[in-house]
Amino acid sequence: MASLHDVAKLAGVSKSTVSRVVNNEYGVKQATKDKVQKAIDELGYQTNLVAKELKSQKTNLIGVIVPRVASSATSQGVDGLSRVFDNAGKQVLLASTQQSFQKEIEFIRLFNQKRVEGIILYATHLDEELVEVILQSAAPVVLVGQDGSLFNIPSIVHDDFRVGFEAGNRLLSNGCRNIGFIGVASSDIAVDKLRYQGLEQALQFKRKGEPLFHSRGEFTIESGYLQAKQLLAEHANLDGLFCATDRIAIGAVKAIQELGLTAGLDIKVLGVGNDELGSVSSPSISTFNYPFDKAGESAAKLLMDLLSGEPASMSKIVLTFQTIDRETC
Amino acid sequence: MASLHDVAKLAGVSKSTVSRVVNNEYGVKQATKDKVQKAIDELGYQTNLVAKELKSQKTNLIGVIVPRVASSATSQGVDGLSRVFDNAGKQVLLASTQQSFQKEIEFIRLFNQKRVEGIILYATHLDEELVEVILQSAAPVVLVGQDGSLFNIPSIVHDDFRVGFEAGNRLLSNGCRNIGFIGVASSDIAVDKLRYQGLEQALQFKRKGEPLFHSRGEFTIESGYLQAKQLLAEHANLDGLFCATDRIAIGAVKAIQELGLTAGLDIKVLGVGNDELGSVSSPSISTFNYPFDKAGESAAKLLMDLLSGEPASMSKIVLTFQTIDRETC
DNA sequence: TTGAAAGCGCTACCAT
DNA sequence: ATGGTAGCGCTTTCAA
Repeated sequence: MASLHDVAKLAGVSKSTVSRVVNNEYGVKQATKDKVQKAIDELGYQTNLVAKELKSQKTNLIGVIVPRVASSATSQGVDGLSRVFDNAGKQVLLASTQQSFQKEIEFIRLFNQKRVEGIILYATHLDEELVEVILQSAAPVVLVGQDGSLFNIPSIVHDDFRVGFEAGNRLLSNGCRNIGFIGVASSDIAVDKLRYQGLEQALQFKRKGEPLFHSRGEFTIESGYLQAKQLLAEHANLDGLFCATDRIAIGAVKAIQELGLTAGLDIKVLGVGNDELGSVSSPSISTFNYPFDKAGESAAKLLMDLLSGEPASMSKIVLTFQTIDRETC
Repeated sequence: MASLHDVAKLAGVSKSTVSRVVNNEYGVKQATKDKVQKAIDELGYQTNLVAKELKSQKTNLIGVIVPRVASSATSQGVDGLSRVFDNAGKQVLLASTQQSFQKEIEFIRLFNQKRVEGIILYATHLDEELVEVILQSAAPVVLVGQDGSLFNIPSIVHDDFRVGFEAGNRLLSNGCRNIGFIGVASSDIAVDKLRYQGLEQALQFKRKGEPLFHSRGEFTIESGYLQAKQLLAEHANLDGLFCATDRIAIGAVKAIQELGLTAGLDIKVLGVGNDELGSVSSPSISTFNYPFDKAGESAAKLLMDLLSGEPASMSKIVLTFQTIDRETC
C-alpha cells in the first residue's frame, strides 16, 4: 500500500510537501499541488491513519461495551450515541461481552491499550473489581444503566427507584391490595433492587404493608412466564404484579391467561421500558417509557464534555420516564 | 502515559529487553524479568497498540457498517458476528449510516484509512457508485442482505426470491385468490423486488394470474398500517396479503381489524423475518424465520476465510428459512 | 542474555 | 514555497 514516501518519490517532491497537499495546508504552489495530486491518484494513495494517530497521539476512538446488542436498551442506545459521536468525528469501537462480567474488564483494558479516548459502559452490575478497573482506566468511563456516582464514576441512569414508587402508586390506585414483584439478578441494582425498593416504599407510604414477594429471574419472556406460573400458584390472592421489564411482563401475562384470569382485570400488570413488544402484544402492557436513545445520546455528550477538559459539572444524570397506560393496568 | 522507553530507563535495561518480557519471549533471565516487571507495575505501563499496529502492519480491526443498529436484522447480526470476531481476537469498528447511502461510501473510505482488515456491510441497496467503492476497497468487503455476487462481491443473503415463492404457495393453498404485496423502496432488491418476484412466480406457476398490487412504503408498523388502509379501500376483493416484513404485516393487520375484518380468516396475512413482535402481537403473524444471527456469523466467518488468504471458494451464501405458522395464515 | 539501531508512516519544526 | 530531520512507541534483526 502506497505511502507518503512513494507519492513523494513519484511526484519528485519531499514527503513534507505531499503531507501539505494531503492536509490542504497553506503555502503550496498550484503546480506542485497538481503534480502531487496526480501521483496520489496514480498510486491510489490513502492516508494511513494509524501512523497519523501515533504521531498525533489522537485516535478519535470511543470504546463502547454492551452486554449484548440485541436488546432495545442497548440497540437504541448505540444508535443514539453513535449519532453524537459521528457528528463529532469520532469512531465507535464496539464490544459485546455476552453477559460475561470478566469480559467487561478485559475490554476496558484492551480499549485502553488501543488508546481509545473514552469508554461508554452499559453495565448490569457493579462490583469492587470493576469499579477498581474503571477508576484505573486512563480513558474516562461513562456508565449507563447503573449508578457509579458513589465511586465518582459519571453515570447515566434511569429513575429506577421512582419508577418502582410510581408503579406501586399506580397499582394501589387501581385497587390492588396484594402486590408482587418479579425482578432479575440481585446483582443488578438498577433493574432489580431499586425498582423493588421503590415499590416497597410506595406501599409503606400508603400503609399497605409489604410486597407479597420479590421473585428473581432473567430478562426474557420465557423466564417471566415460568416465574409467574409458579408465583400465581403460591399466591392465590395476588391482584397486582410489577415486573422489572416489559418482556417479563409479557411472559407473566401469558401465565395469567393460562389460568383463565384476565390481566388488567383480575390481576393488574405493569412493566418497565416501553419495549415495542408490549405495545403490540395482547393485552398490551401498561408500562413506563424509558428513553433509551436519549440515554445513549446523553452518555455520549457527557463523555465529550469530559474529553474537552471541562471539569465534570455533574456526577450523574437521572433520566425521567413517562407513564404509558395500556390494557394491563 | 508511560512507554517502553520509560520502563527501560527505570529498570535499567534496553527497550528491546522490555519488549521481550512484555511479549513473553524466550531468552530473558528471570532476574531481569522481575526487574522489568517491577518497573512496569510501578509505572502502570500499558502497551500502546497503535504503535504496535503501525510497526506490525496489523490492526485486528474489522469495520461493520449498518443502516441502523436498532433493528432485529442488524442487532442480532452484530451480536452474531462480534462473537466470531471476538474469538478470533478481532475488534469491531461499528458505524451506523442512519440510512444515508452517502455515508456508506464515506465509512468504507474511512475504514480503509484506519486500515481495517475487512468490512462487513449491511446494505439496503446497491448502486454503481457503491459497487465501485467496494471493488476499490483494499479491505475485502462482505455484503449482508443484498446480493453483490454479480459484481464479484462475496455476499450473505437470505433466500428472498424463494420466500416470495413460498409465500405465494402458502397463500394460494390457504384458499386466497386475490393476493397483494406491500414492499419497501424499489432500490431494495432483496426486500422489495425479489420477494415480489417470487410471489409473482408462484402465482404464474399455478396459473393464478398476477398479484393485485405491488405497493411500497417503509420498514415500519405505521407505514404498513397506512398503506394497507388505502389498499383495502381500493381492493375490496383482497383475500391474501404478503408483506415484505413482519412489522409491515403488523400494521396491515391493524388496518384489517379496523375494517371489522379478521386477519387470518377474511384476509390471510404473511410477513417475513420472524420478528419477535409478530409472535406476541394479536393475532400473531404467520411468517418465515430468517436467521439473522447466523447471517452475522456467516459473514464473519466468510470474511475470516478471505483474510486467511484462501482463494474464495464461494461467491455467495444463501441462507435458508423456516415456515412459521401462526394465526394470520 | 542483552543492547543498538533501523524503520513502520506520519507531522512539525527549522532551514533554505 | 519546499526540503531535511527528528520523533511518536513499538518490533526485529544483527552484534556483542
